[in-house]
Amino acid sequence: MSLRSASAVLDRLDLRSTSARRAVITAVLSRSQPVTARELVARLARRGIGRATVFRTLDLLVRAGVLSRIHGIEGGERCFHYTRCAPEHHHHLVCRACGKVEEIDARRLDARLDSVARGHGFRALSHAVEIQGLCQDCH
Amino acid sequence: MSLRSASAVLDRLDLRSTSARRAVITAVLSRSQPVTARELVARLARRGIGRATVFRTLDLLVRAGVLSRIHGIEGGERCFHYTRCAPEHHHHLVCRACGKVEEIDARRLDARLDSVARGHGFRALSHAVEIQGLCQDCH
DNA sequence: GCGACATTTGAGACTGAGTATCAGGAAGGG
DNA sequence: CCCTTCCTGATACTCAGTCTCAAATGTCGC
Ligand SMILES: [Zn+2]
Ligand SMILES: [Zn+2]
Ligand SMILES: [Zn+2]
Ligand SMILES: [Zn+2]
Repeated sequence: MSLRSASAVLDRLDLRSTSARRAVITAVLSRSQPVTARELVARLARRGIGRATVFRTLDLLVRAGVLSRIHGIEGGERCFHYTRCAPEHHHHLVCRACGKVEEIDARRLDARLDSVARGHGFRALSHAVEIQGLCQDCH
Repeated sequence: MSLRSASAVLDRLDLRSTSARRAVITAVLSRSQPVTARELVARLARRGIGRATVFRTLDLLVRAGVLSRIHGIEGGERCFHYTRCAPEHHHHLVCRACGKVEEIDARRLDARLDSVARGHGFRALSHAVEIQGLCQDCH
């Protein structure tokens, strides 16, 4: 359950354990805060890791459910942020001041969303919830 | 309250009523479905209206609260869609098959979101909800 | 109507995130 | 080791959105 080491992640996903991938995974998992692709690209470029590899690896991890990709608050809504995250859910509280992100564990919210969709004749396949505001420390 | 005519919108916003602006506003307001910036740019280019003007005008309208900008389902999450929309709310049901978007009027959902945020020590400033799925016609 | 003036416009160059390509390089099974 | 397969990074590319600036246009007082 740990997935703390990069190799463990790669092992679990049946991907070759290359040094580039390990570096990307370590870089992103070592952060408790979400990181932008840009920052990762810049940081890893110094170690000779190419832009494409960073994006490819992040993509793999998002698709495998290890990371979650959320909308950052950097310069409008442009760039994505990546963070370690439970795969099935995309519910976040984002602090506008310090950028801290907390996951919401709200099954009741999920149920409510599904019922709202059903009420409109939709079959819900996925949903995303993002609440922006101020965290306790930043009030 | 109508804001049905482009000139009325411009008048209300204290902006010069130019033919380019009227065309952009008419184009976007005549749709009940959200439109991508790309499509508007393409369509209006045929009338000699430049890319920059389209973006500028959409921006003005979003900031003035006449339009709402939502994340489309076109090729990942790349491009924005614009639609006439109550400014304070961003709750949408998006059909993955036909692209239809319905607005959710869910004050109860709002209240629930606020209370979730409060439960985490956050003061909620805004929130966004997007449910993706299949609409009645596309099941 | 007309002219002065500020605002707006559109062509085109630019930015920056993300993608496609592909020859060379590394991983891993035998 | 060796061979096959998968991975990598350099590079070029795409494409949404922004910036710039000279030319065009709306507004308003006359
Ligand atoms: Zn959920
Ligand atoms: Zn904070
Ligand atoms: Zn709401
Ligand atoms: Zn549909």
